Amino acid sequence: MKLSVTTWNINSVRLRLDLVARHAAEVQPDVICLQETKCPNDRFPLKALKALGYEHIAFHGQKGYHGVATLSRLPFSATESMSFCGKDDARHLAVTFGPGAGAASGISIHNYYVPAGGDIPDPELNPRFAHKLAFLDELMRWSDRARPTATPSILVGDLNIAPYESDVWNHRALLNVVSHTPVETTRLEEWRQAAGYVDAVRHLTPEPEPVFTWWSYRSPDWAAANKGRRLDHVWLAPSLVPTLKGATVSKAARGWERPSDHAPVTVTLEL
DNA sequence: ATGGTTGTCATACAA
Repeated sequence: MKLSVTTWNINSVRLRLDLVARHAAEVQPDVICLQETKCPNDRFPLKALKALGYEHIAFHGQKGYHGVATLSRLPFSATESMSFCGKDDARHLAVTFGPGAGAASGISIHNYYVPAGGDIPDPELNPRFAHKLAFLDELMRWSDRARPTATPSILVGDLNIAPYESDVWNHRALLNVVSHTPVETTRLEEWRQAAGYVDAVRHLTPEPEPVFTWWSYRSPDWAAANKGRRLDHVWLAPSLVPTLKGATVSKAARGWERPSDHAPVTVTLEL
């Protein structure tokens, strides 16, 4: 069976319900993982999203900031959210599908929103950058504990790091810009390898082909300038890699009316 | 080197 999964930093789910609806209609993913819902749980637009065909929804939000949600056409059997660095930020949500989802032992999907890290790439001067590095260190320790897992898993989300040279519009210019500094990109690679995942987008579109998923609101002509970064990722357990049939960035969504600054990334598996 | 935009919540702050 086919399983398609979208990850999208929506930058307020209430403000952009119509964009979620449009993406759902055009791409028809089975699962949509959203980040930056910016919505407390008691204000989450559950009915409107169910009406799009996603009857099974897990959400974990807070007032004003962060927030993740996973929308699914297929039922899932368990949900879990982890907290990091002793904070109760809503930055993670996992759902587990039973064997009916295609894989014999079921599939888990982890949905992450990694801290952006502020502007100054120095943990001594910038507590938000220190928090980002500590968050990644904690993920690394968690990965070591969690392996090996019984159910194959998919990890998606806004990881707020562009790890490779062709994940940014200008590698040299961004080496000291938060999201592409070596201390971040090294940690991201170490985390991915420690957790045993394969980068799905780069598996199908290797370097040096540029791939971007985010374009700043501050760029007046974002499409022409194309000063993008690949901040949004889909990682697959090795056992799922042979099932990977496609990975697409819906760049057009960045040009829709009142867009998120992130574009949806969708992978399709044939299980 | 600097400033550029957006969302939330209601005045800065985070991204």
